[in-house]
Amino acid sequence: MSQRIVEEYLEAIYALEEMAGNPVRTSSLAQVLEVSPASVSEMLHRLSEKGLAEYTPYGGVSLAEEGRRRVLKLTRRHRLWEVFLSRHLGISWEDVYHEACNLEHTTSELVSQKLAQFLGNPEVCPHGRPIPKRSLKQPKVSGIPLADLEVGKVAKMVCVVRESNTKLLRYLTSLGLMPGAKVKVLEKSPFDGTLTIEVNNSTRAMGQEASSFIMVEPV
Amino acid sequence: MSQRIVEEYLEAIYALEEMAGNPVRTSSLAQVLEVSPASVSEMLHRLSEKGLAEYTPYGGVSLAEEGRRRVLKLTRRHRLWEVFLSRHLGISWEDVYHEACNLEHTTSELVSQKLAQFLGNPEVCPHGRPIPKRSLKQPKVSGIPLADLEVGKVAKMVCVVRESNTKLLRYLTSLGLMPGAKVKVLEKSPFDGTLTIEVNNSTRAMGQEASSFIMVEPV
DNA sequence: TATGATTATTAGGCTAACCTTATTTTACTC
DNA sequence: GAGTAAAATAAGGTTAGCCTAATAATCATA
Repeated sequence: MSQRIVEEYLEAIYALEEMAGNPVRTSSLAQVLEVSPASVSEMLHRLSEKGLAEYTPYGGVSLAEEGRRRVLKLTRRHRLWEVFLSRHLGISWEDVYHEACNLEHTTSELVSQKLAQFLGNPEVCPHGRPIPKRSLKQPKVSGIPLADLEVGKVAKMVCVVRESNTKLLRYLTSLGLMPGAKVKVLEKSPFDGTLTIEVNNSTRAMGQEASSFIMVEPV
Repeated sequence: MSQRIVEEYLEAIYALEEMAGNPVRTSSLAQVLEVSPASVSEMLHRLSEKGLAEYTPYGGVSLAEEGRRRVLKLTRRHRLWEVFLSRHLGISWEDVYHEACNLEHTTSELVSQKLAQFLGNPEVCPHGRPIPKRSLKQPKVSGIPLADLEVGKVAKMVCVVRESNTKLLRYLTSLGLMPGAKVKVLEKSPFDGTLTIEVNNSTRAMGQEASSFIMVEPV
């Protein structure tokens, strides 16, 4: 089993588990990883054997403790690189995710630790998502989806939870909607949840889906 | 052919070609890469087909233009990372080689370019070896092996050409022999070429082999 | 609770990468 | 030009990762 592939599986399981809150179905993994469900089944057996995942046939998978640790390590590396790439190399927040995806798999513990130190142990990545501590404790994300913010309320953007979506990020950039930005919901369509929001003194529309990917903290 | 493996072959060919100055023999590659000569033969055919190497059965290999470009790109990335790891993360010059080995294969053109800029387009790595330009022009190394320095002469160390050898680097560190250091040859054994040298006001012995890996420039 | 639809799993098999040993071929040297 | 060292081929093995097709389990609901 190539390290890289295993890590991609583990990360996918983690992400889906985090989103849904319950064991991940084979079909979701197959879709995300763009392989057949049969391939996923096979790999889950192997991950399970290696003690990385807890797999009940027909019952879905979740990460075992060891698998979770692996993913948190990767996430930490990933987001540390994002901070470096963004802050020091001037690479845009739309691009850092994909660059960091490559680097995370070839980063040693030593480099990871020194990098964190160099960056001043940042707490969040450029998309506002929390960076797991060295102890691998993952800080909780405070806040609610923008989609759930009540009409008339003002909130501060915390993070985007779909930072791999370059198009979405570009859209947010064009709106000036970045972590820390103030946003007010002026109107919410009862039909499909489309929002009318105010950011940086300008009024814009935002679809329901996009608004569910943005976490905000009411002020 | 996995990218990683191809790149390791190309780098090995490059390194051996550089050392010997003529086409590289299958057996040398087999030894360096720790695989059988038969495996090397097979891979050389493939590299040749892909236009990365020029391979004449029974006649050895050398890199084709495209292969050379790939290696110079990797070398550039490798040494840029070394500079970063050493200068900004404080990782010792004994360790940066191996860390950079991992990172070089997953570094995009964008990151490479931005990194160079961030570092101020350094000309040499922490071991004193030249960093290929963005145009992939490889600067020439001036200097001669310390082993060839005449007795009584003083010279300035330019670089180590076996920077992967952690033990050698540790030894040089203990001598205070780093790029830029002044070194004087006090004596050369006519029997086996062992040197007696003076560095930092202290007198030390150095074996022939080690001294052939150190490039110096007479002052 | 039986049944059809949905979802997963197994069975069986393919390809590609990378490697091996054993045998044959080439090239060099005296 | 014969012997030897080096290198190439031939033949084959293993493993990873994936696939399709066939089977089995689960679930929702009538």
